[in-house]
Amino acid sequence: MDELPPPLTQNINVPISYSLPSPPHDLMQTQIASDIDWVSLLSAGPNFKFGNQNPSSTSKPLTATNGAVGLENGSTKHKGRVGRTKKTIPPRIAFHTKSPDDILDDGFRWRKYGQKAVKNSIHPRSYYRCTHHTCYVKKQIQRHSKDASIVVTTYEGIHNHPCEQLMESLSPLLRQLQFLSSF
DNA sequence: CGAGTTTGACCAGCGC
DNA sequence: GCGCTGGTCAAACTCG
Repeated sequence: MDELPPPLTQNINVPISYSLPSPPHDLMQTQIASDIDWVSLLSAGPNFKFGNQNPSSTSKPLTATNGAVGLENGSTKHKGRVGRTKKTIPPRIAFHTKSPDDILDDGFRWRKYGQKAVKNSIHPRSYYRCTHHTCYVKKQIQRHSKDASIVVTTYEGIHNHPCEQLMESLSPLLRQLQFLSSF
């Protein structure tokens, strides 16, 4: 994922129907850049939702078990992910976003679980997981190797819960509706 | 004190 | 089989 996707024909402003609840930057110019699914996304039209292509991917990660093994000194030390199998590729969408900020405020809460230097890039790749306890969506964030002003954000999986930020902003309205509907 | 981040280590997959 | 690389874990640390 080092190269920009071939001849991107368009810049798009991500509408809310694309499940990016709040474009982090005004008139954010976002290019669909997934090396995997960007063609299907482009062809899917405005009703496309991330991950709709494969609803089964809301299931748990392939293997969540970790090996913690005893060391000779008596301490325990994890041995990384055990039993990892050849993984079926979940729906992945990547964006090229021109932004000084690495992290797009997409309305969901993310917890960083790793950072890694990647080959052919001076910029490290950061790994994030959705903090929602039943949600296993992941995203990777990396600056483009050739243009540091471009942030490549890759989403993997589907959120199985509403956007918290959106719900927060809607909650006063919902309360008002509930109140009014009680009459 | 809980939630989130940093970071070094570990593991699987892949190419040679 | 070996080395490289990407992805993940979890202890230690930071922050509010």
